[in-house]
Amino acid sequence: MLHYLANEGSTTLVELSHYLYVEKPTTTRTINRLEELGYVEHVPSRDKREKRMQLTVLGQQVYEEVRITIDAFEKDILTGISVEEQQDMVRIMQIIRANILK
Amino acid sequence: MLHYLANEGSTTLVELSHYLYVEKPTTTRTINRLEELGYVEHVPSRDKREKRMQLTVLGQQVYEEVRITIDAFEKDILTGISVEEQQDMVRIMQIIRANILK
DNA sequence: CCTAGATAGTTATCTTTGTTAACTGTTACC
DNA sequence: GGTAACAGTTAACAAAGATAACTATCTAGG
Repeated sequence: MLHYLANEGSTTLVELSHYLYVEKPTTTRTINRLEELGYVEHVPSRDKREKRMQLTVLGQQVYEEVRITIDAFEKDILTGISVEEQQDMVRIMQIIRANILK
Repeated sequence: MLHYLANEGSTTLVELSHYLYVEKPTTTRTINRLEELGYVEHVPSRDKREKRMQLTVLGQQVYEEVRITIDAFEKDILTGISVEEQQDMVRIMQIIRANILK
């Protein structure tokens, strides 16, 4: 979620639910917790139905820190696996996902 | 779990926990539910601490049926992915797991 | 042989993440 | 203006994971 917000700038819950392939209550719960933690905040939106959120300054900082940690972890667990193999993995998993979603 | 029991013949909870990489309470709960469903039963064991289980006749039947369903599903979601690619996936995921467990 | 430590498994409790169903408030379209 | 659709919320449930604490049993060493 932090990643999505860092990349997209802001998002609505329904948009985030679509991206994450989960139902809206799941997104509601998690985005509310990020809000409680001070990582995300409301953004004004024309559509009063919408709850548009963006990262706070704290959220951006936490995201950068977490990214470093996760990048190191991924580098570690991918030791011995070539970049080409990693790309193959991603490509194949995308095919599997597409097949599941048919 | 059914797969393991079908292949191994019988198992103890601690053995199954190791194989599944979960803590013993998780295995206890699930094996008890399989027992309630009539899919597994006790096997006499010298070590009274142990709870050695095997598939019942019903469990074997259910396992065969489920296997057919799952094999078809896997065949479906692996459409467009060669056997070699599948083998690469398994191999790479085994490396990742080994790296995680280090 | 007895005891202490280790082992196998159980139980209670908690957490997390997912869901469905039902709901409220808002928007858009006819 | 009314209705259907949409965005989001809430309650309740389920599943699967964990930890901590416990009991019963086994094993090894003194």
